[in-house]
Amino acid sequence: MYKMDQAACKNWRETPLHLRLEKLEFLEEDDFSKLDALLAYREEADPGEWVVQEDQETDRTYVLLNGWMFRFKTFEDGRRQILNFMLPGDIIGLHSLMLRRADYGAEALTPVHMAVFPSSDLVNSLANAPRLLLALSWIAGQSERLLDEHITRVGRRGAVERMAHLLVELYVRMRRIGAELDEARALPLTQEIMADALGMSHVHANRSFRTLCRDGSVAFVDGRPTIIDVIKLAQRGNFEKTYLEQPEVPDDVERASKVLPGTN
Amino acid sequence: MYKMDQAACKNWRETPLHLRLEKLEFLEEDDFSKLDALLAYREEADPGEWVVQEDQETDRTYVLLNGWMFRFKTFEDGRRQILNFMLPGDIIGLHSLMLRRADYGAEALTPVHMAVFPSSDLVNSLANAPRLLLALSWIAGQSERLLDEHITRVGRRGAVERMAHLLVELYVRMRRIGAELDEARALPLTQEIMADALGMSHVHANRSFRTLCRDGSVAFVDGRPTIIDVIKLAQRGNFEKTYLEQPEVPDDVERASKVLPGTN
DNA sequence: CGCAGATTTGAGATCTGTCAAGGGATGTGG
DNA sequence: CCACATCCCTTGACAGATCTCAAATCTGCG
Repeated sequence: MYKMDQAACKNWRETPLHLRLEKLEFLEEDDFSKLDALLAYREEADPGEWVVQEDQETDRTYVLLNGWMFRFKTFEDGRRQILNFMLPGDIIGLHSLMLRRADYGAEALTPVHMAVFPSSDLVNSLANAPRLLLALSWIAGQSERLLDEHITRVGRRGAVERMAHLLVELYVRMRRIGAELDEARALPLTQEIMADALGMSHVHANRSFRTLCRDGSVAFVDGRPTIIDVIKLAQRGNFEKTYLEQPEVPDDVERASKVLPGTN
Repeated sequence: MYKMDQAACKNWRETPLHLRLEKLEFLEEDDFSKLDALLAYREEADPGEWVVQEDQETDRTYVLLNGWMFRFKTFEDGRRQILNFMLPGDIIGLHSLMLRRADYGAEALTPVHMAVFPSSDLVNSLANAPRLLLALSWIAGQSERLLDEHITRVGRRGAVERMAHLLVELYVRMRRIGAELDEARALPLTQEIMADALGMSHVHANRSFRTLCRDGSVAFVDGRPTIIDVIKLAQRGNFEKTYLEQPEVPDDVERASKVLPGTN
């Protein structure tokens, strides 16, 4: 799903973001055409490339079409904390809409394709597409939940549990956007990346990962951390099924949204 | 500032949220009157009272007018992680707009006054007040930055540094919403609350706090953790000045916002 | 006074970080 | 093809940080 070639997603409505938004029944044809206008311009980046510089002033919003990225913060002394992973269909810098400085960096983890537009464009589209903005706030709400969970993971889970929990989350998110089993199981992560995400040293990340390997829930395949037994991994990580279930849109919101004015 | 009595803030535009939004120059009289309509209904809660139940289905949005609250997650085995602290002017459940279930709880830390409205009301108001929605997304962006910082704090800072950093953040946020020095210095926290926020045991929270006491940067006054020397505390916490500076609204967004349609 | 909740301290067990070294895969240039 | 560099994974040993358990102290309150 997220592997579609560039040509395919450049030409029509096949981006993961589209697929995600199609679940919102109140969106109309008109909203999608406005979205298309926003997503017209595309950029690419290679692994390790910085898309957003830390502390850089920016007014750009990115929609990840293909590949993985992550947001992070670094300290002067070299410490780094990864804030979250961005998968196809995720949006970076929605809030940069109103905040001039990005106090985080964003880096490509794999080769990526992105749609890019200046935040002020969003403001303009927004004027006559309130339903679209609602849809974007839905996306934003989902990623804020992920931040909540990440705080809990880093703050209150032991090292092995923490790693298991993260891997399951990534697996579930990949599956949710339509990735095949094999794609969702083989994660494009190094142990150092996992360590920086989980707030531990890379040495300890290795020990934790090896523990999971001995349990038979994960393994290294072709140089990638790979999930072998999701059930076992989820148990090891105390992963709650309810978390990350496809969020539904409440009926009243659905109803209220349908009467929002369109273009005309 | 956040100590205003209920009568005062019930009758006119003196809530911390109003004061915060007044900094957005593109908002017009009309937007504020729509906001007033949303904020008409008020509720109160006592310390320890749960305002949002974990995993409860909810369609309500809260605007904190007065006092402190926090959001949290708990585990079956009793572990608890505090996700963030809400100060006057903060909004709880903006994203519950589109997500039915709250996967966190929210609890009053002091006696609180809140404005409450059903999320669907927001959708309705939003239809003809795009500027107001922009303003709310500005608020949402700010609190998302706080989550980022909290992840970094919990993931990559040592115990003493972590505590110092949190205390300075709370102090700065209080000052930013207009609290007097004495109000901002005396924090309504117990050591157990700090421990749960910082992802450490309450025993270790005590040891870390005592260390800060010996440094002369904090003390216990009238049963409250109290900041004695902010400068020293900020140094101990590697607190960066740039972080939490009053975010400005980019010029182009400001310009684009001004031409958004008003009521009629 | 006596209770409940919060802080404080000590001691030992456990977890995690740091330092150091080695191995394996991949890619490049000679 | 080899030598070499680089990047990542792996392991051991030890130091340091943090947790748990347990008990003592303090404080506000009825």
